[in-house]
Order: sequence, then C-alpha cells, then structure tokens
Amino acid sequence: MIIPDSDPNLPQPFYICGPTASGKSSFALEMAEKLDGEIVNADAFQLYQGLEIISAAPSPAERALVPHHLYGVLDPTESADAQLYVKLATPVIAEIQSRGKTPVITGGSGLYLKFLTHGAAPLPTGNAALRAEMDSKSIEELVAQLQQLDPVEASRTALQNRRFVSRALEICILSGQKASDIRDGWEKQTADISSRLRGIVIQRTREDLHARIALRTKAMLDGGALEEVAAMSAISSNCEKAIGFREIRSLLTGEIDRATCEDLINAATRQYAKRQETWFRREKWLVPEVV
RNA sequence: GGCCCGAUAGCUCAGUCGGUAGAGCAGUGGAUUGAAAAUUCACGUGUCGGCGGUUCAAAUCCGUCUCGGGCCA
Repeated sequence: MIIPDSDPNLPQPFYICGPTASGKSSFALEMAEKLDGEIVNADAFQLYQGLEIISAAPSPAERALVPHHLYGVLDPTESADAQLYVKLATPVIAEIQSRGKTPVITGGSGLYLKFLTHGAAPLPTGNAALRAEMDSKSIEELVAQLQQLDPVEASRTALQNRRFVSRALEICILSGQKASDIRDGWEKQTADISSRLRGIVIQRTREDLHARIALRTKAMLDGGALEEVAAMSAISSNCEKAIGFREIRSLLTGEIDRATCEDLINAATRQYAKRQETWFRREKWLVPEVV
C-alpha cells in the first residue's frame, strides 16, 4: 500500500477515479502535465495484454505523450486480484516518486484503488482447493458453517451473496481466527488515512455518460474489437469477465447480430458505470470533478 | 374494398369463469478488503389504443373508429 506523506520530500500521488467512459484517461494526461507526473494504471482489465481495445486502454498516441505504467503487463492467461495489483503498483509508484515525478494513479477499479490507498487487511489469500470445495456446497451449508465459526461476521454479511459468504468462511478456516476480529482491527488502524489522500472523481450526468458509452462501444466494434477477441485463444476465466468479451464471442459465432451485440455491451457497461459511481460516492476524500 | 390477427410499464409480452393488472429485460438506489468489468440486495400507477354500449362491476363481453401485420380481391 501507498502510505501518504511517508516522506514529505517526495511528490504525493494524485488519484483520478470515475466511472467507465467518463474521460479519466484524457484528464490524467492533463493532470500529468500540470503536476509533472507519470500515469499509473488502476484498472483491473487494462492490466492485461491483448485486451487493449475492449478495456479501452489508452492508445499508443496517448502513451507517447506521458509515461504510462502498468498497462498490458499481465498475460491474459493470468488472473489478477487486488493483492497482486498492489504488489505490482507499489514499487512502480515508489520509483516514480524517487525520480521526483508525481504518480497520477488513474482507473475505475474501486477495490484495487482501495487496497492501494488503505492497504490490505492481514487476511489469508484465497485458496483454490478450498474454493472448489466450497463451490460444491449449497449456500445454506456455507451460511450455517459461517454462523457457527463467526456469528458476528455472519450477521453483517449479505447471506444471499455466495461470494461474500464463502470468502468470510475461507478467512476463518485458513487463518484459524474470526474474520470479524481481523477486519475490525484493520478498520481501526486505517481509519485516518483518507484525510491525507488527494484525488478527484469525475462526475457526469447519466445522460451524458450513457451517450459516451454508446459512442465508445460503436468505436470499439468498428475499431478492431472483433479481431482482438478472435485472437484471444488461451484466456483465464478472469479475463472472460471483461465486458464485451462474451458478447463479441457470440457475435463471432453468429449467435447474435451486430446490433444486439452493441446493445448488450452498452447495457452491461451502463450497469458497471452505475456500480462504480456507487462505490466512489462513498470515498469521501475524492473531490468531485463535475464535467 | 372484404376477412382475419394484434394494440397492456421505456422494450418484449402474460393476464383463467368479468371483480380497476404482473413477469422478464431496461432503469434507479444500496452493499462491497485478495475473483471486483466480479458478486449481491431492494424498488413495479400504467389514459390496459380512442369513443360509445351492456353490467353493481369491463384489460376481459358487444359496437364503432384509429394504427400495425397478414390473407383474399
């Protein structure tokens, strides 16, 4: 994690957040020039190589203007997660600072940013074998088990959300402690960090954002997204979740037509943007940048 | 011109024997600490195409008009 003001002589990072298609990338270029900075990616899917078009990563022309970091650094067969992201980003950011430049951290992946700014709670890493075992159980079984091991955590977890229930259970099993205890401790330790961070969240009207999404989807489909998806043979299940990936696959196999594909991508993107807005609305330290 | 089918939420449609309507999708709000572009929760008033009639009561039955679609001329 990036500790703010750890060394007052170093330039402090500046964060640029906002929903997809809000114009973060071009805003980042402006800020990088103003702050004498370099851009660091904070987007879960722009991390991957070969997904540049459907993840709307900055173009080569944009990257030539200012140094860009952590774009296309992972093979699509790999599966990133928030912890890996922090591992990758921390040294890159420190290196930029050591050269006297300002890290301009730009992206829309709320959880990744949260881990970067507030750190990762000392929770055990996910275990594939255990997850497979839990996946074979019913949600009722998982809930019952969690209620037994950690009733406090169970009472504050959305018990219909399988993902959340199994993660809480996983933490208890792997750590041998109560997930609620670890989380509470972490919350106390990191309570004051937000006030020392600086960054903005780009805000647009829904109408404007939806129009921008529609334009971008069209441009993607016309600008090589089909070829990009067709070229992806080996891919992690993680990458398959990229918005547009499945839709374009269906278009390529002829299951749906172009107009349907475009509509589906637009709807999925709008829904994602809404979830991002909900997330960033809670991050009170982000100053709204109304565009 | 004649006949038939359709018209109900932004969209696609359901609606039984008449008792003033409900699904999916879209949309809106929320949750969120190692899968997060993921996962998940909540939210359903709309001239039932218009007008008239029958009836205690019409989305539902009857008449008529309008607009689609089809068939026959």
